[in-house]
Amino acid sequence: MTAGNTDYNHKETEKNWTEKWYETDLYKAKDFSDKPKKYILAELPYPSGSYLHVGHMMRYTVPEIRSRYLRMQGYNVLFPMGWDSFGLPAETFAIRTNSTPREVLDKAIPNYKKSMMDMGYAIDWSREMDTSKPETYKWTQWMFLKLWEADLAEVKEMPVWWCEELGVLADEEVLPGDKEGEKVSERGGYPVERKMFKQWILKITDYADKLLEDLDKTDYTDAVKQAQINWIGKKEGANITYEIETPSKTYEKTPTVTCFTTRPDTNFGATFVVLAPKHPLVEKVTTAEQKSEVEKYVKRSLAKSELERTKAKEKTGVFTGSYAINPLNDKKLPVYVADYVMYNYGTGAVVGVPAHDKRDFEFAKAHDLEVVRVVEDPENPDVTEIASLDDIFEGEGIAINSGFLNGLTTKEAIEKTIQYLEEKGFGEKNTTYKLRDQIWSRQRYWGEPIPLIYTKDGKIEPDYDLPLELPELKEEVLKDKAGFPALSEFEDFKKTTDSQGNPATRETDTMPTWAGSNWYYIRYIDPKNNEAFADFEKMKYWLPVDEYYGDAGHTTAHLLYTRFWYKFLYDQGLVPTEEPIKYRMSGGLLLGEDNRKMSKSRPEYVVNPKEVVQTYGADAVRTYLAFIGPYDETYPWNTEGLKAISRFINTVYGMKNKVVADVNDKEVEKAYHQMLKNVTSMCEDFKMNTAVSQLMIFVNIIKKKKQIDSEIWKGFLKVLAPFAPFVTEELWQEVNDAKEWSVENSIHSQAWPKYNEKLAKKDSFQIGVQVNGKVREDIEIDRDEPEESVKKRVLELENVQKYVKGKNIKRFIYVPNKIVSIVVE
RNA sequence: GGGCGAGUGGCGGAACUGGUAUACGCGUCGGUCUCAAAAACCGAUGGGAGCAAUCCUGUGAGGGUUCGAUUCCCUCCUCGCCCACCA
Repeated sequence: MTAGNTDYNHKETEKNWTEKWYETDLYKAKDFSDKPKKYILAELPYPSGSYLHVGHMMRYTVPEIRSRYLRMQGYNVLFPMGWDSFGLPAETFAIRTNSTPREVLDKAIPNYKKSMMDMGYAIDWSREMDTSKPETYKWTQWMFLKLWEADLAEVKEMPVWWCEELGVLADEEVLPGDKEGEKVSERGGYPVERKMFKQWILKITDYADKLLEDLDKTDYTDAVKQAQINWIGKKEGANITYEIETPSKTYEKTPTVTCFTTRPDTNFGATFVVLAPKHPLVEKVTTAEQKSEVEKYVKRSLAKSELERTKAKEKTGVFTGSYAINPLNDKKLPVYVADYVMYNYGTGAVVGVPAHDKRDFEFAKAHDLEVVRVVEDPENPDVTEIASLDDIFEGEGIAINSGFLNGLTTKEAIEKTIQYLEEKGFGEKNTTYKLRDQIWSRQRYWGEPIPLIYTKDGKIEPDYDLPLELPELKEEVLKDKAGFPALSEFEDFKKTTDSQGNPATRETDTMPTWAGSNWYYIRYIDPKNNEAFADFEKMKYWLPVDEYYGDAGHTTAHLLYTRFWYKFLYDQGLVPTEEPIKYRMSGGLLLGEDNRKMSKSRPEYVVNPKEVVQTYGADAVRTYLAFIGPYDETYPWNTEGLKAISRFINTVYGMKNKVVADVNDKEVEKAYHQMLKNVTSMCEDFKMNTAVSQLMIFVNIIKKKKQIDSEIWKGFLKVLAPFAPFVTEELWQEVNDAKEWSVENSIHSQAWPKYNEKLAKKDSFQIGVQVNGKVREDIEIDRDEPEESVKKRVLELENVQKYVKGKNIKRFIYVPNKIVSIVVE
């Protein structure tokens, strides 16, 4: 062993190993290995800017450490990475820099890849995948056509935020403007208005029940499952149909309104009906006298965003002049239009039962409507008057004032009402879901073109000549535009011929940003396949994903859509398993040093990832991110903490000169096996923060020693390797005196060391001695020391004597290796 | 309003199925080195009383179960995330 320099030069070392590792495909995941597989997936980033964001680093580092741990445990591990590159940000950035989205990405992606390599991420780069490349989106388009053929994609008229410059925007992309009631786009600040628009939607609602039931087939945590259940929001109840009477109007056929309710048993207490402003009946049932007021109201409420409607405190609404007839008791219920009722949920019409629903009560109070109590609260049977919101009873009780339902429990009454309604043809049992169909089109350039063709006679045909590529951007189309032109402005693209050779037009909508992210993880399995989105046998080997790590905000919607898309493919026989992802873990947030979200408005608190990697080294940054706290929690960045880890790495490096063969040190040997045991179980449980602390405890012991046994040193390096891959590779090569590096002799190809259970166990314990519940003394005991021996020694202790002397010992409790507890009178 | 989760030193956080609360790290204080400072290294460090042994007190608040509660039960408060006039 040569006594080398003990000052660690991370820059040189990291550069050297980065080149060697990635040139030799050290982290390649082999298809069809004999080893058991693990597919560890981290959400793919949207590549923007010049370097991986520090938040991404926090999101990726810990799962990556786990993937390294599993590889050393003998698994064939797939840890891939790709680019979620379609979408508005690339367009906006391109406009700002006077280039095209592709050009922007061709600069950003290599930067991102380079930064991930700087971090030493054990990524199989041969599987790199980019959602905006034609060879990838060919299959996104192909899958869309399959959905369309299965009637799961359809066109609907929908209100959307429309911006002349940017096209259709999502709710969260729209901000209030400077003027009252004005709306502007989040990017660019262009004016935005509400407009009805033809949109493609995916009918995820057809899969609602399956998505619910099959949660049992996953290992998601209860929190994740609950989030999915809530998002789907399945509710059972009844649809009740009311005939509408409009004074001064005659119809050929009496109009009816259908309302969904989860509590049909309360219908004797109905005193009004409310239509959503967008409900088609509004126009039909409004009387001449009410017309102008209703129209004004509808117009005003359509201009509001969901958010504004939600925030509204008062229950506004306008009477239409018509009445609905309650089939249960022939009562006339005035029909209102009000924006607290949403068109998208249920039937878009609500029957108001103000005595048993807080919102209905507020509406009734605001509009001076009758309140009739029809359920008795078993806990407060005396409350009959309903004076305030606090008197509203929404629970289950006994039916009163309800004709043939009187005396029944809520459950019985619900059943009897439905039975009655169905017999008489007034309504039927029904189930609704909160889950909404997914809007699947954007009127923008930078997305997957929807490969459908409109024939001359109005039919829709699929275009299987895929990929259907985006037309090239030319100077002419770009001129005088604040944003990129929508596809509809590319005349050459639009014009095509149908299957009969007749002139036809193409659909010019593109798919939303999340199209590719619905299935990207399948593509990693076989990214270069041009015959299929992935080879079935390979999918059978790798799927499902074992562990999926990502943003907490994606735990519900993204995961649900991913499952939906996959379940559809499964029903088509195209993928091998029912569920795509076994387990999901979402990461917390990394805050700035000031304990607030990192924001461009406070640049002094935004961590510059490139700088910290260069200053302190990737090993230090990695280990720091693992040490800082549990993966799913939020915590602030702390540069002092990073410096400490950097010192730790240096300390480790400096110890190499003390390494010699055959050192007999029982203390170190024991500490090593204990450390190994603890780190192993902590890596299993994904507790990388405490694993690092175990490594520190061990280093604190060996750094005091004059000599370190080379075998223990090697074992320690292997355990540290997933956290700090660079320095451990350097030290590993040196301790093994390797002449030349190879994939086989890399520390990252080594097996995880095994601990000796006997040595990992403690021989003795410091345990507390309690007298009447208070710790009075410590005593050192042997492992599993018998009670008699412990008792004898304990009672001799001076400080125990003090409290026990002259008193009657009622109980003597001894929990081996844990505690002694004495109870005296 | 609903769902989920969390409240532990000055700070990030440990604590297995109830068993010595505060591991590990930061910060702070003291020391070594230095003309000095920084860096590095060594030591101390929940709060209060005491020269000390030691005692009191302490895991958001209050109560309960227990020999023993950060952990289990009840009531309340605060914060975070997701969803939300969802009938």
